[in-house]
Formats: sequence, C-alpha cells, structure tokens
Amino acid sequence: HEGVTLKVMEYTYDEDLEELCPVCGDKVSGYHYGLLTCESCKGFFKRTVQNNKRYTCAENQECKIDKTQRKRCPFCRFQKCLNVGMRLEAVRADRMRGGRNKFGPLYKRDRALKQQKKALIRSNGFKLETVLPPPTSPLQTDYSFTGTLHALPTISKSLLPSTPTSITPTDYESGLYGPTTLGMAMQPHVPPLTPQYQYTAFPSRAIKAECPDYTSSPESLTGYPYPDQYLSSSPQPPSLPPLILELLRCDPDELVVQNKIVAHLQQEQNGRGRLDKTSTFSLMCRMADQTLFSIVEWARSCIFFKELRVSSSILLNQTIPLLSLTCSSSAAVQLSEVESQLKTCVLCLQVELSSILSQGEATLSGLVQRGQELASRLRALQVDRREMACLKFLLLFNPNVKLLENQAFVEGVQEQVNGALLEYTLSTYPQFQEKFSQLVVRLPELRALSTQAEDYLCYMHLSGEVTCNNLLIEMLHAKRACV
DNA sequence: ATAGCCTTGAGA
DNA sequence: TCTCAAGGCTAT
Repeated sequence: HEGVTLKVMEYTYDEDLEELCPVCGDKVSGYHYGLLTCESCKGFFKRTVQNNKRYTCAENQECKIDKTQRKRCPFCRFQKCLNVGMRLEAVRADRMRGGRNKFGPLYKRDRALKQQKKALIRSNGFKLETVLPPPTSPLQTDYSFTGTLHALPTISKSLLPSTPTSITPTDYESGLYGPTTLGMAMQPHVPPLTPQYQYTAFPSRAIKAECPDYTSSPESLTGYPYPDQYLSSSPQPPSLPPLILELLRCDPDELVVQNKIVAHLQQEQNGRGRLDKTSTFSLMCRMADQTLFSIVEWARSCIFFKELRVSSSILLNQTIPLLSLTCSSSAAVQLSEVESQLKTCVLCLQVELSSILSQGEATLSGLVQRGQELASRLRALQVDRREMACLKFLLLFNPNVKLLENQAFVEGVQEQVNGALLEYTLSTYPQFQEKFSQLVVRLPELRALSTQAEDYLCYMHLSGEVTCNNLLIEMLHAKRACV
C-alpha cells in the first residue's frame, strides 16, 4: 500500500531496556493486572475496580494520557487501561493478599517472549519501524475485510507491542481459524469499544480469591459481570500480531486455489482423453504452471512487494522455492476431501514420474524423497495457515539473494515477519516453545531442495529430455539468463 | 484521589 | 526458601 513506508533503524540497546507503561509512559514497576504497567496506573486501576468508581469525561472521551496529564481525566485513563489490556478479573473480589493467581504462567510466557525478541533483534543487528501517515480517527477505522489492502497499522518501536497498535480481528479472521488464545500482554487488543464501560460492584458475600476461569461462565464464579468484550468466556477474538493479519489478507485460500487448478486441469484433460503414462509428466508440468500463476498473482498483490522496483527479479528467484513449499504443504496440511484427492493425485504423479523417468535415475528419486521428507516434517509441525503465510513471505523475501538497492528493505521485511511469527507461535502454541525455530529451519532446507530441483529441471531441459514448454521452464530460462 | 512504599502468601 | 504480583497504608 502506498501509505506504508518502511524505515530501517539503527538498533540501540538502551531503548529496549527501559520498559514504559502502556497507559501513561511512566516507568514500569512489574506485571500488574495482566501486563507491565507503572505503579501509579496499577493503583489507579485497583482503586477504580475495587471501589466501583464511575468517571465522566469533560471533553470528548479522547484525552491524551501521559505521565503529566494522567490525573486530569480518570475516565480516559481507565478507558486506556482497558484498551491496553488490563484485566478486571485480576482484581480480587475478596481482596485476599499475597499468593499467586492464574496469570502467573502468562507473565512467564510474556517474559520469555520479550527475551526471545530481544535476542532476535540483537542477532539481526537492527530493527525496523513501520511509519504511517497520520491515522484517521483510529477507533472508527474500518479494518474489516474488503478484499483490498489496508495500510498496515503502526508497528510499535522495535516490534515490542508496548502500545495498543493491533487491529481488531475481523469476522473474516476470527471466523476462519483455529483455536483462539488469550492475547494478554503480548498483543494488547483494541476491541471495538463503545466509549463507556460498565460493570457492577463486587457482591457483598465473600468469594475465594481466584481469578475466574475464562473457559467457564464468569458470572457463576464471581457474581460480577464484566463488559461483554472482557468476559472472554467463549472464544475471545484472537489477538494476532497486526502483521500476520495483514499477511493473511493477501493470502489466498489454499483450498480455493487448489480447486481452481484441479478444475482447470480437468477441463484440459477432458479434451485429451484418458490420462496415459506419457502425458503424466506434462500434466504435472501444467499443474505446476497453474500453481505458479497463483503464486505470481499472490506475490504481485501482496503487501511489501509493491514497494520493490526490482520485484520481478525477486519473483524470478523465489517462485521455485515457493512452488516447493506449496507442493510440500499441500501434502502436509490437514486436508479436506477435495484437497486430499489432489494430494493423492500429486503423490501418484510423483511416483509415476519417478518410475517413468528415473529407472536408475538417482537424482530424481532423491529429490522426490527429500520432498517427501520435508513434507512429513511440515506435517509433524502442524503448520497452521498463519504460519504458512509467514513462511511464504520469508521465502519470497530471501535476504540471501543480493539485490543491492533493496537489501535493507528485504532484510527489514524478513525481520518483521520473523518477529510476528515468533510472537504468534509463542502466544498460540505456548506448550511448543520451539515451534518458531522448527518452522524457520525448514526454510534453508526448502531452498536447498528447490535449488536442486531447479538444477535438475534445467539439466533435463537442456539435455532435451523434457520438451514440455511451460511457464516453469520459461522462468528457469529467464532466471539463468539474468545471472 | 494519587502514588510510592509496605506486607502478604501461593507457587516455583 | 525465594519470588513477585496481589492488596494495604499513608504522606502529599
């Protein structure tokens, strides 16, 4: 999108060492009611909730809250507390002191996340900032899915979501995907708030000090209802890193794409009669062609890519790895019926192909084997759609391909996507801490595999064994001609 | 009412 | 035993 510009920043350590309160910007004193805040906002939040205080705003309910002005408008201050993700449930109804509550593990995870992010940033040596034109009334901005690209919301300094910058998960997003998580401190979510909040006073009867379980009905445990968006009993809207939401926006539904390809091939095949062995390879090539078309279409429409002037050369370099990923993943992802038919079809083709062309042909069978190994590793990882979208970007923006003028940009995108993926995997699959690294190590494997496949294709073509004239081969030629 | 410092106590 | 996020206390 034209509104998005990227700026690569020198990484400075001290900037990340001091954490700032997401409400007022004062110095953080620890985790309080769900996230890192300063002592004063902790106290303010406690007083407000415990004493069931009601405030009104003398202005437009959009007062700036910072260290010097935080006393001016308690209404907006409390509003901001809720917006950044402070948890009403963490204020104990029975005022019991000491001990631990169920947020403990979440705090721990958040710490681990911050640690890893720091390491990631440090290893890259720089960080990135997304700069946007002045936002147009953030609360009213419509982020719902319209099929077009939206400007990426500002990603807070150094990728640490210390300010509420995430966009509201849309129906498009929350309806389609798997298990939701407690966004908690990692992604302060900004629900589509009506500016006033309501909650009732604590019941007079004593209640054991324990945070309500969000998986069961909060009323039954606590007696005081929270505003709907904080009940979080049934599926809470997933709170995803904004970048991932953005990547998903331009990520086509794999199933739709596959169906289109199958339909296209079936139509072609209808005019050709029965599939015999000699046409198997050409069918496979045509299938690859169709997949390539969809990849090119995706890449051209996706965010970031439009920024690149030499985008076509990136595309040239990265489509084959992407094709490999697409093939591997379609064999790896849990499939619907149609898709699994396609998968069977692909596997049959692979087997047949190897039996036709590779009598004693070690290279191809090795390739197929490596591809299948990779596919099974991906399957074992249970890569979800959001992760797959990230992987595709990481492949597309391969920093190892030296493109002088855009090097920094490509590296920046890498880093941003890496950060988003790390954050996403840690918060969504906390029981699987290594998922991020497990996913990322597949990339060099995939690149190596596709290089091998490319060489093989090239060899086959040059030696005249493959006559099939297709996009894949053309791209190969174009690419080799460039280098 | 605010905010800095103090006390508490379940879990690691 | 130690940790550290809850609640409590109290000058400003």
